[in-house]
Amino acid sequence: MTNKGQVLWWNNMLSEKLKQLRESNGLVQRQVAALLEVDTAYISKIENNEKPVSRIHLEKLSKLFNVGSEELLTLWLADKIFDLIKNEEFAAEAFKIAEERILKDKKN
Amino acid sequence: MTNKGQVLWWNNMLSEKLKQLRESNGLVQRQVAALLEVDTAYISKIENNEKPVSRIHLEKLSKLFNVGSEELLTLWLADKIFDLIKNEEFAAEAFKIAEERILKDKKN
DNA sequence: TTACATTTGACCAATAAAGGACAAGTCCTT
DNA sequence: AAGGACTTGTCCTTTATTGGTCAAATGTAA
Repeated sequence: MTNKGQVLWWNNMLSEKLKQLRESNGLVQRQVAALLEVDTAYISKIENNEKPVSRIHLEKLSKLFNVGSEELLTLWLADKIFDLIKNEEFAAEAFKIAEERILKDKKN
Repeated sequence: MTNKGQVLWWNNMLSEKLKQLRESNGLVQRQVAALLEVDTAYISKIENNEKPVSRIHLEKLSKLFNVGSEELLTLWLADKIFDLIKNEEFAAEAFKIAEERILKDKKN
Protein backbone atom coordinates (compact mmCIF):
# COMPACT_ATOMS: atom_id res chain seq x y z
CA MET A 1 0.00 0.00 0.00
CA THR A 2 2.65 2.46 0.96
CA ASN A 3 4.59 0.72 -1.72
CA LYS A 4 5.99 2.84 -4.46
CA GLY A 5 4.13 1.11 -7.21
CA GLN A 6 7.50 0.84 -8.83
CA VAL A 7 9.48 -2.30 -9.24
CA LEU A 8 11.81 -2.88 -6.37
CA TRP A 9 14.51 -5.25 -7.26
CA TRP A 10 17.61 -6.36 -5.61
CA ASN A 11 18.91 -7.48 -2.33
CA ASN A 12 16.28 -7.19 0.24
CA MET A 13 17.04 -9.24 3.25
CA LEU A 14 20.65 -8.36 2.83
CA SER A 15 20.08 -4.65 2.69
CA GLU A 16 17.97 -4.74 5.79
CA LYS A 17 20.62 -6.76 7.54
CA LEU A 18 23.28 -4.29 6.57
CA LYS A 19 21.30 -1.41 7.91
CA GLN A 20 20.62 -3.22 11.12
CA LEU A 21 24.27 -4.13 11.50
CA ARG A 22 25.37 -0.59 10.91
CA GLU A 23 22.97 0.75 13.47
CA SER A 24 23.76 -1.87 16.05
CA ASN A 25 27.38 -0.94 15.63
CA GLY A 26 26.54 2.68 16.24
CA LEU A 27 27.75 3.85 12.89
CA VAL A 28 26.32 6.41 10.51
CA GLN A 29 26.24 5.98 6.78
CA ARG A 30 29.03 8.46 6.33
CA GLN A 31 31.38 6.18 8.19
CA VAL A 32 30.47 3.15 6.18
CA ALA A 33 30.79 5.19 3.04
CA ALA A 34 34.28 6.18 4.07
CA LEU A 35 35.31 2.57 4.44
CA LEU A 36 34.00 1.65 1.03
CA GLU A 37 35.24 4.91 -0.39
CA VAL A 38 31.93 5.86 -1.90
CA ASP A 39 29.28 8.53 -1.53
CA THR A 40 26.82 8.27 1.32
CA ALA A 41 24.04 8.31 -1.22
CA TYR A 42 25.37 5.04 -2.47
CA ILE A 43 25.18 3.51 0.97
CA SER A 44 21.68 4.78 1.35
CA LYS A 45 20.68 3.12 -1.86
CA ILE A 46 22.25 -0.12 -0.82
CA GLU A 47 20.38 -0.07 2.45
CA ASN A 48 17.20 0.79 0.63
CA ASN A 49 17.48 -1.86 -1.92
CA GLU A 50 18.12 0.36 -4.87
CA LYS A 51 21.57 -0.83 -5.73
CA PRO A 52 23.09 -4.26 -5.60
CA VAL A 53 25.93 -4.97 -3.23
CA SER A 54 29.10 -6.18 -4.83
CA ARG A 55 31.00 -9.04 -3.28
CA ILE A 56 33.98 -6.82 -2.76
CA HIS A 57 31.90 -4.46 -0.70
CA LEU A 58 30.34 -7.37 1.08
CA GLU A 59 33.72 -8.59 2.22
CA LYS A 60 34.66 -5.22 3.59
CA LEU A 61 31.36 -4.86 5.34
CA SER A 62 31.59 -8.23 6.98
CA LYS A 63 34.92 -7.19 8.41
CA LEU A 64 33.65 -3.82 9.50
CA PHE A 65 30.68 -5.29 11.28
CA ASN A 66 32.60 -8.27 12.43
CA VAL A 67 30.23 -10.88 11.12
CA GLY A 68 31.13 -13.95 9.12
CA SER A 69 31.15 -13.19 5.43
CA GLU A 70 29.27 -16.40 4.81
CA GLU A 71 26.30 -14.97 6.61
CA LEU A 72 26.15 -11.97 4.33
CA LEU A 73 26.97 -14.03 1.29
CA THR A 74 24.09 -16.35 2.04
CA LEU A 75 21.64 -13.50 2.30
CA TRP A 76 23.07 -12.00 -0.85
CA LEU A 77 22.44 -15.19 -2.73
CA ALA A 78 19.03 -15.74 -1.20
CA ASP A 79 18.04 -12.32 -2.41
CA LYS A 80 19.25 -13.08 -5.88
CA ILE A 81 17.28 -16.29 -5.96
CA PHE A 82 14.22 -14.55 -4.64
CA ASP A 83 14.59 -11.77 -7.14
CA LEU A 84 14.83 -14.26 -9.94
CA ILE A 85 11.69 -16.14 -9.13
CA LYS A 86 9.44 -13.67 -7.41
CA ASN A 87 7.38 -12.89 -10.46
CA GLU A 88 7.37 -16.37 -11.82
CA GLU A 89 4.34 -18.50 -11.99
CA PHE A 90 6.12 -21.82 -11.89
CA ALA A 91 8.66 -20.94 -9.26
CA ALA A 92 7.77 -23.75 -6.90
CA GLU A 93 8.15 -26.43 -9.50
CA ALA A 94 11.32 -24.91 -10.91
CA PHE A 95 12.67 -24.74 -7.42
CA LYS A 96 12.20 -28.41 -6.92
CA ILE A 97 13.87 -29.24 -10.20
CA ALA A 98 16.86 -27.04 -9.55
CA GLU A 99 17.18 -28.37 -6.03
CA GLU A 100 17.26 -31.96 -7.23
CA ARG A 101 19.88 -31.10 -9.74
CA ILE A 102 22.02 -29.37 -7.17
CA LEU A 103 21.88 -32.42 -4.97
CA LYS A 104 22.69 -34.72 -7.83
CA ASP A 105 25.64 -32.59 -8.84
CA LYS A 106 26.93 -32.48 -5.30
CA LYS A 107 27.64 -36.20 -5.24
CA ASN A 108 29.56 -35.81 -8.46
CA MET B 1 36.23 -35.25 -18.23
CA THR B 2 35.25 -34.81 -21.82
CA ASN B 3 34.13 -31.47 -20.56
CA LYS B 4 35.40 -28.46 -22.36
CA GLY B 5 37.14 -27.00 -19.37
CA GLN B 6 35.30 -23.83 -20.22
CA VAL B 7 32.41 -22.40 -18.33
CA LEU B 8 29.12 -23.64 -19.60
CA TRP B 9 26.35 -21.45 -18.51
CA TRP B 10 22.78 -21.17 -19.39
CA ASN B 11 19.75 -23.27 -19.87
CA ASN B 12 20.68 -26.82 -19.64
CA MET B 13 17.71 -28.98 -19.02
CA LEU B 14 15.72 -26.75 -21.27
CA SER B 15 18.13 -26.97 -24.13
CA GLU B 16 18.21 -30.72 -23.95
CA LYS B 17 14.47 -30.81 -23.85
CA LEU B 18 14.23 -28.61 -26.90
CA LYS B 19 16.57 -30.81 -28.84
CA GLN B 20 14.69 -33.89 -27.83
CA LEU B 21 11.39 -32.30 -28.78
CA ARG B 22 12.68 -31.24 -32.14
CA GLU B 23 13.97 -34.68 -32.90
CA SER B 24 10.88 -36.46 -31.69
CA ASN B 25 8.91 -34.21 -33.99
CA GLY B 26 11.12 -35.19 -36.86
CA LEU B 27 12.35 -31.70 -37.53
CA VAL B 28 15.79 -30.45 -38.44
CA GLN B 29 17.31 -27.29 -37.05
CA ARG B 30 16.74 -25.49 -40.32
CA GLN B 31 13.02 -25.84 -39.90
CA VAL B 32 13.03 -24.59 -36.37
CA ALA B 33 15.27 -21.75 -37.43
CA ALA B 34 12.78 -20.84 -40.11
CA LEU B 35 10.00 -20.57 -37.59
CA LEU B 36 11.99 -18.33 -35.32
CA GLU B 37 13.42 -16.52 -38.31
CA VAL B 38 17.01 -16.97 -37.24
CA ASP B 39 20.14 -18.69 -38.43
CA THR B 40 20.50 -22.41 -37.83
CA ALA B 41 23.71 -21.68 -35.96
CA TYR B 42 21.62 -19.91 -33.43
CA ILE B 43 19.41 -22.92 -32.94
CA SER B 44 22.44 -25.10 -32.57
CA LYS B 45 23.74 -22.86 -29.86
CA ILE B 46 20.47 -22.88 -28.05
CA GLU B 47 20.37 -26.64 -28.12
CA ASN B 48 23.94 -26.77 -26.94
CA ASN B 49 23.53 -24.42 -24.12
CA GLU B 50 25.54 -21.59 -25.54
CA LYS B 51 22.82 -19.05 -25.85
CA PRO B 52 19.86 -18.32 -23.65
CA VAL B 53 16.37 -18.87 -24.93
CA SER B 54 14.16 -15.83 -24.88
CA ARG B 55 10.60 -16.13 -23.70
CA ILE B 56 9.33 -15.05 -27.05
CA HIS B 57 11.14 -17.91 -28.70
CA LEU B 58 9.97 -20.22 -25.97
CA GLU B 59 6.37 -19.41 -26.74
CA LYS B 60 6.80 -20.12 -30.40
CA LEU B 61 8.61 -23.34 -29.69
CA SER B 62 5.96 -24.60 -27.35
CA LYS B 63 3.43 -24.08 -30.08
CA LEU B 64 5.61 -25.70 -32.68
CA PHE B 65 6.21 -28.77 -30.58
CA ASN B 66 2.75 -28.71 -29.18
CA VAL B 67 3.72 -28.80 -25.55
CA GLY B 68 2.40 -26.61 -22.78
CA SER B 69 4.41 -23.48 -22.47
CA GLU B 70 4.42 -23.89 -18.71
CA GLU B 71 6.52 -26.99 -19.10
CA LEU B 72 9.21 -25.15 -21.00
CA LEU B 73 8.91 -22.12 -18.80
CA THR B 74 9.48 -24.22 -15.74
CA LEU B 75 12.62 -25.74 -17.16
CA TRP B 76 13.75 -22.32 -18.26
CA LEU B 77 13.42 -21.01 -14.75
CA ALA B 78 14.96 -24.07 -13.16
CA ASP B 79 17.98 -23.59 -15.36
CA LYS B 80 18.25 -19.97 -14.36
CA ILE B 81 18.10 -20.86 -10.72
CA PHE B 82 20.64 -23.58 -11.18
CA ASP B 83 22.90 -21.30 -13.09
CA LEU B 84 22.69 -18.73 -10.37
CA ILE B 85 23.69 -20.99 -7.55
CA LYS B 86 25.82 -23.67 -9.10
CA ASN B 87 29.11 -22.11 -8.08
CA GLU B 88 27.93 -20.88 -4.75
CA GLU B 89 29.13 -22.27 -1.53
CA PHE B 90 26.08 -21.40 0.49
CA ALA B 91 23.49 -22.38 -2.04
CA ALA B 92 21.66 -24.81 0.17
CA GLU B 93 21.15 -22.33 2.95
CA ALA B 94 20.23 -19.53 0.58
CA PHE B 95 17.78 -21.85 -1.04
CA LYS B 96 16.02 -22.46 2.21
CA ILE B 97 15.82 -18.78 2.98
CA ALA B 98 14.47 -17.84 -0.41
CA GLU B 99 12.00 -20.68 -0.29
CA GLU B 100 10.63 -19.56 3.06
CA ARG B 101 10.24 -16.07 1.79
CA ILE B 102 8.42 -17.22 -1.30
CA LEU B 103 5.99 -19.14 0.83
CA LYS B 104 5.50 -16.22 3.17
CA ASP B 105 4.85 -13.89 0.26
CA LYS B 106 2.41 -16.27 -1.29
CA LYS B 107 -0.06 -15.92 1.57
CA ASN B 108 0.12 -12.17 1.21
C1' DT C 1 32.40 -37.49 -53.38
C1' DT C 2 28.54 -34.74 -52.67
C1' DA C 3 25.17 -33.04 -49.86
C1' DC C 4 22.86 -32.03 -45.97
C1' DA C 5 22.95 -31.37 -40.81
C1' DT C 6 25.21 -29.64 -37.20
C1' DT C 7 28.78 -27.30 -34.67
C1' DT C 8 32.18 -23.86 -33.61
C1' DG C 9 34.59 -19.56 -33.40
C1' DA C 10 34.87 -14.86 -34.42
C1' DC C 11 32.57 -11.02 -34.59
C1' DC C 12 29.12 -7.20 -33.85
C1' DA C 13 25.28 -3.97 -32.61
C1' DA C 14 21.94 -2.96 -29.30
C1' DT C 15 20.49 -3.05 -24.72
C1' DA C 16 20.70 -3.61 -19.88
C1' DA C 17 23.00 -3.48 -15.56
C1' DA C 18 26.67 -2.00 -12.32
C1' DG C 19 28.81 1.37 -9.96
C1' DG C 20 28.99 5.47 -8.97
C1' DA C 21 28.75 11.08 -8.44
C1' DC C 22 26.22 15.16 -7.55
C1' DA C 23 22.55 18.35 -6.20
C1' DA C 24 18.68 19.03 -3.99
C1' DG C 25 15.32 17.69 -0.87
C1' DT C 26 13.32 15.73 3.59
C1' DC C 27 13.46 14.85 8.47
C1' DC C 28 14.76 15.45 12.78
C1' DT C 29 17.06 17.80 16.81
C1' DT C 30 18.98 21.45 18.85
C1' DA D 1 17.21 28.77 11.73
C1' DA D 2 21.04 25.62 11.28
C1' DG D 3 23.22 21.13 11.13
C1' DG D 4 23.68 16.42 10.58
C1' DA D 5 21.68 12.19 8.75
C1' DC D 6 19.46 10.29 5.31
C1' DT D 7 16.92 9.95 0.81
C1' DT D 8 15.80 10.70 -3.91
C1' DG D 9 16.26 11.82 -8.74
C1' DT D 10 19.17 12.66 -12.57
C1' DC D 11 23.00 11.75 -14.88
C1' DC D 12 27.21 9.41 -16.48
C1' DT D 13 30.69 5.84 -17.75
C1' DT D 14 31.97 1.30 -18.08
C1' DT D 15 31.08 -3.45 -18.43
C1' DA D 16 28.23 -7.54 -19.36
C1' DT D 17 24.66 -9.77 -21.74
C1' DT D 18 21.49 -10.56 -25.65
C1' DG D 19 20.59 -11.78 -29.88
C1' DG D 20 22.10 -12.58 -33.50
C1' DT D 21 25.27 -13.29 -38.34
C1' DC D 22 28.74 -15.39 -41.20
C1' DA D 23 32.31 -18.50 -42.60
C1' DA D 24 34.54 -22.40 -41.88
C1' DA D 25 34.89 -26.95 -39.89
C1' DT D 26 33.09 -31.41 -38.77
C1' DG D 27 29.94 -35.49 -38.94
C1' DT D 28 27.48 -38.57 -41.57
C1' DA D 29 24.79 -41.02 -44.84
C1' DA D 30 24.09 -42.14 -49.72
